[in-house]
Amino acid sequence: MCACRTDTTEDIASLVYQATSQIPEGMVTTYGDIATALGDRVASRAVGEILSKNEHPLIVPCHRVVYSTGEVGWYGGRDKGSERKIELLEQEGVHIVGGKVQDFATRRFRDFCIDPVLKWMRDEQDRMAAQVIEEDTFGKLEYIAGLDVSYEGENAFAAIVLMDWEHMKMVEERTIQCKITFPYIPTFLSYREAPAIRRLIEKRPGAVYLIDGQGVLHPRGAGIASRIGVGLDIPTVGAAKSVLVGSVQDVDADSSPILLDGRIRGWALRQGSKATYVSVGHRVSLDTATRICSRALKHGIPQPLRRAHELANRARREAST
DNA sequence: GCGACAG
DNA sequence: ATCTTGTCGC
Ligand SMILES: [Mg+2]
Repeated sequence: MCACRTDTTEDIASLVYQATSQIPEGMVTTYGDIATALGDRVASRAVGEILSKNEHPLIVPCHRVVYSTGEVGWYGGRDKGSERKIELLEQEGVHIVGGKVQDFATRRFRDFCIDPVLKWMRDEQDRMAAQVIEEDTFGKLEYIAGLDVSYEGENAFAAIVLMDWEHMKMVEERTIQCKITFPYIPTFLSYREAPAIRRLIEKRPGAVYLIDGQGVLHPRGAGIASRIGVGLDIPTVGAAKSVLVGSVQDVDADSSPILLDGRIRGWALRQGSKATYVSVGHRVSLDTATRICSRALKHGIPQPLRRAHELANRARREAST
């Protein structure tokens, strides 16, 4: 057992390195085991990405982290294969037979002592979800805004585009640049993008904010749109380019309900090959959220979101010039 | 090779 | 999300 809990939100990467450093010589673990120690196995790929950038290969023994199948996996770059990794493990008494760890089950170390931050985040998501209001609690609709983020490594460019609801004309646009170190982990997107997005929002009466990602159409009902909505107490809509949870009833229809736990929790809006998956963020009914996105839809994407996406990309390209 | 868990 | 030539579709 272990009861470590960091006082501040520690960087995920340093927790991964902490865990990796706890693997004893002669033992191995998996990316999923480290993710589980972080609090959620869905982070396994993020763990792999972090370890692939390990700058101290022998001090932080990432060669002791293998696939859940027992396969060794690559080391020192995908192009370099697993030769070196096998060599290091053999030196430590871990035998590799047919590309797999021999006696994998007994060699497997899982007794990590790191702060399970993702568990605390899940708890927070549960609390957020309980605060979501799925009704229209804003005045007359005057504006819709779209928000998105573009990346160049840890350099992030967030953009907002505000449009007039009646004439669907652009009213305002703005971008910011910032560093984002929190990795992309499915179901935890808001911890990566919400801080940047929040900085762009100045509460404007009559505005509904469309956010690139899910609202309540999330395993815990706390997608990025809901988290931002509840956090800032503003009307938000989740408008995603793909599905996270739930099933689209009619995949071919221009408009189809998305069911989750036997209830309609979202709508799929399609234009040709492109689709937008709409769900309530906060303080908006599903009906209103869907109407807003439908009317603003262009090329399968609500216009303010499409423009915010383009704007964020433009800001990124212009910055690297 | 398939299926795939937002960005 | 990004890596990226030529390709595909409206
Ligand atoms: Mg995005």
